[in-house]
Amino acid sequence: MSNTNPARGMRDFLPDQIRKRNYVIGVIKEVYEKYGFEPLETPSIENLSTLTNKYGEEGDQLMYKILKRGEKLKKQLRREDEVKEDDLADLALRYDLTVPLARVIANNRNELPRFFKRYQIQPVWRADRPARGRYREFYQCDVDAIGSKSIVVEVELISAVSEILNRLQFSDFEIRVNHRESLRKMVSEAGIGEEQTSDALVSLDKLDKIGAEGVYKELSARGIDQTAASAFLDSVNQESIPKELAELTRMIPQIKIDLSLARGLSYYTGAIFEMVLTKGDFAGSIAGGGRYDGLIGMFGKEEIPAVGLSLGLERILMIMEERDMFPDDLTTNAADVLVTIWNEETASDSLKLAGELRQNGLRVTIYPQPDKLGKQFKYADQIDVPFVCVLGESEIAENTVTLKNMKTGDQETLSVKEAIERLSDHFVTTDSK
RNA sequence: GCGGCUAUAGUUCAGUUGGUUAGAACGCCUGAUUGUGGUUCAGGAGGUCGAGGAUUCGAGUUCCUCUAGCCGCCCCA
Repeated sequence: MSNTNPARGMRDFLPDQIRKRNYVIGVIKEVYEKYGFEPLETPSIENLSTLTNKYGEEGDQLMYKILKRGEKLKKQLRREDEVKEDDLADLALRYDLTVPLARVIANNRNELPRFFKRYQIQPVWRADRPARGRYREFYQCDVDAIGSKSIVVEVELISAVSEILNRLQFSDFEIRVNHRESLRKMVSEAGIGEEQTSDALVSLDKLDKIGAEGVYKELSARGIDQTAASAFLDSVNQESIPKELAELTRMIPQIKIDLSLARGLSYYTGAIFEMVLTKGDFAGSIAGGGRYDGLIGMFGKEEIPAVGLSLGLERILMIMEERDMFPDDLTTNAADVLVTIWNEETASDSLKLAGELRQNGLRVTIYPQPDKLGKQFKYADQIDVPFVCVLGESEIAENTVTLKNMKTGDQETLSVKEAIERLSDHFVTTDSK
């Protein structure tokens, strides 16, 4: 038998998983829209040149590149000099949603409002090694506000995400903020060279994971001398609030300043933030973002300020699964009622009944072929349908249906009208409120 | 990219120092029940033992290579 697994790091989503994903995505959309963000979608594939050199070296390596096609590919393969990876590819799968957004902004400057607030929930791809809660294809839920330097934007984004997390019943999250400017000062004041800035920040970011000693060791391993390393580490503990963060702290008092917060992406220029869960064993962040005033300018002449934030949907889902946080009434079955089929001749009666029930607002599935009733009941049980309408010869003759409650096992032969009323009482009134 | 563990039925797993026809549970199918599922009983189907090679009279079992999965590291959401 051939291998039937999806490609490595990719997943199939079965109906139950989709329901959970849709529930979370629904909450996210609802809150974002409540804050006045507009939906945006961009293509899965971008020109390779759009994506390269935006994420740092690591990012370029983790990008899925798409081979050139036809004559263009053959031409490269025929070349006698050394052919580089990027000569063979001209397209790539998007690596995040921020760079495509920057491209859209630069490309539609005239059509878009002066301040553009958008949300975007789409998959992105990274050729990374899969791990717990980490995949090669995964969804990002981004909100970004383009065009303003005001701190109001940061505040709005942080409140929106807080509201989402609250609505999803997360009670133990903490908002950590830092500022690229503060980090830059810490690095230079410690006497760490500019070329080692990113090394220093990557190590520092792990402070809460590996502790001060761990960071110190890593800094040394990366060739940063003792005095610089300890000065750098000490600067994390400074008491005073850096002036870059003073206003944000005043507006959202519950945020925690964390001078060890660095974040990997190189395009951030101002405030950076991260939402982390404080209980449980999961150490990673479930949302993160920051201000990137330079990125959009890379696509056009104008520098356009921007702040963005991304929710880690996969992590949120994973934790909600582990903590059993999905609401009980999350619909877990395909239909409210199953209509049976007695034989070939009565199939049209069953179809008609199903249609009538549907018109009355019920979710109805019809057993797809004539079969023994036992099998039809077994199937109803398997797909977790709470009611079955048996439409057999005698029911059709008397213009009735037999309605069975699968949970209690009770059943009753009723007129079609009564059956509809019975079922509507059960489902429709509560649903449409 | 580096290290460790694992790979046997649809699923979870057992399989003795290498020995005949590879087992269990659950699931699936059939029947007991020709108009009734979830319980019970009887029966049945389903395996190139991850792939390839080596050792051996003989390999699910030992060795090598590859592939995939899981757990760490690196990095990241």
